[in-house]
Amino acid sequence: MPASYTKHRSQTRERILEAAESVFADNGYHDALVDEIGQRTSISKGGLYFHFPSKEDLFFAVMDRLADKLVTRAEKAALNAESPLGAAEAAMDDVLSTLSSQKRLARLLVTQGYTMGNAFESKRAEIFNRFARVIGEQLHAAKEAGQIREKNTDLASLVWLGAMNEVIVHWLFSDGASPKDVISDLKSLLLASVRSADAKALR
Amino acid sequence: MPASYTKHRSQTRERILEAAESVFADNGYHDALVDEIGQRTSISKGGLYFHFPSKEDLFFAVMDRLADKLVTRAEKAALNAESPLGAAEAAMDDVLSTLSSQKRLARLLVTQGYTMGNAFESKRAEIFNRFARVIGEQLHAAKEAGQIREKNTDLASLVWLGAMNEVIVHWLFSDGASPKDVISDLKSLLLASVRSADAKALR
DNA sequence: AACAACCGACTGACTGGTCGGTTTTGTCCG
DNA sequence: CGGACAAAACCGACCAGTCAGTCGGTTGTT
Repeated sequence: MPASYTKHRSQTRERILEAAESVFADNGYHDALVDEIGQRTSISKGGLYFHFPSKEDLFFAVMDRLADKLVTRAEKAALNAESPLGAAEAAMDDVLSTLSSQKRLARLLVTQGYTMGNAFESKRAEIFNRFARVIGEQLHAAKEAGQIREKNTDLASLVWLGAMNEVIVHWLFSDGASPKDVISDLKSLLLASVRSADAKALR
Repeated sequence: MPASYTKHRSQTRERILEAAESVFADNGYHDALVDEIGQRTSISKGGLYFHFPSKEDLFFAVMDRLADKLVTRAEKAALNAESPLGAAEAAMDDVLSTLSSQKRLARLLVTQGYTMGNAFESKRAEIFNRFARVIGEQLHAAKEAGQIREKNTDLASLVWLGAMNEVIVHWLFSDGASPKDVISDLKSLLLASVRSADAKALR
């Protein structure tokens, strides 16, 4: 196996990954056609399958590459901070700004790759918005009642919902603790995120 | 059109929805076969298509029904609270405990229905865990440094990640504000969720 | 010669949806 | 009451489109 083989080989792999990222971002995994990746690469289907054993493997390779890029960036951003909490803040900041400017990639990374089509996303949004509204109305009332420091109650309800969602997902797929075992910790975290300094007692 | 027709009709619809929920929960949308819903209902495929125009419509009907149940429960739970903030807390509590005891439904509602198979969920978990770790390490260090009140830094990192994720998803699918426009509000929310009372300045 | 890289027509499994036909249910009238 | 009629409800074999993956063959490189 001559050296120049492997050099050219990894170039081609990269070309494929690039095109695949684009196709997956445009269509989501299910509706992305291997043939289209072929077209954009000018590599035939057979050629593609010489480099990657399956569509699924190719997809995972794309996602890993994407995550690598983002994590590396975030870690670098964290290095410049002067305190650990500042570092966490900087990492969050970096990821959010990066994704802000690349909607297609954000979609791919966060959901689209794992889902199937816009109708499904819309339904997901619709249902989650219902939940957000239930929380949001209470938070809004709490603001009126002066129980709350935070003025942006819509954002706060998104944060609460997202936190709950993530706890559940983590429990489902990374054998994290059962939600009911973290409820009390989660409560104190989320209440602290919005509560005004002087409001001590609750209920 | 006799009255008794429509009565029986909605009974059958309900039977189908019940079975469909189960099949979708077991397999996710993509791998759920219409024929299997038929089997569990003892209604033929043709019969199914008499009640629902398509597999997708059936799925959405299942999800709506599920969301209805949960939202109703949560709203009822909120009624018993004595303050708005307490109500928000109660709603969160209720949803989390309910889903805790019904893993299959939690899966269906939160992700499975919209995704395609376990390999994909695992990859999602893997990548999200990487991000959680980046944040988690900083939060842990911040705890050591006394910048933080919260001891459960693993949970806190999940909360941060979930919040970020939800903000992005909302931006993508409900034309919410761009993440970069809410970064500063988001920061103050999340920092407040963990910061110790005496740590004022940052960076 | 030997092997990597690539080609692309083809296959085969899969499965949502259809449709002509059958059974069941309720209604009307003599 | 009963039997004729219509509409609803249901049946299930079949169709038709889709695509990931294959494979025998070709080209290029060392």
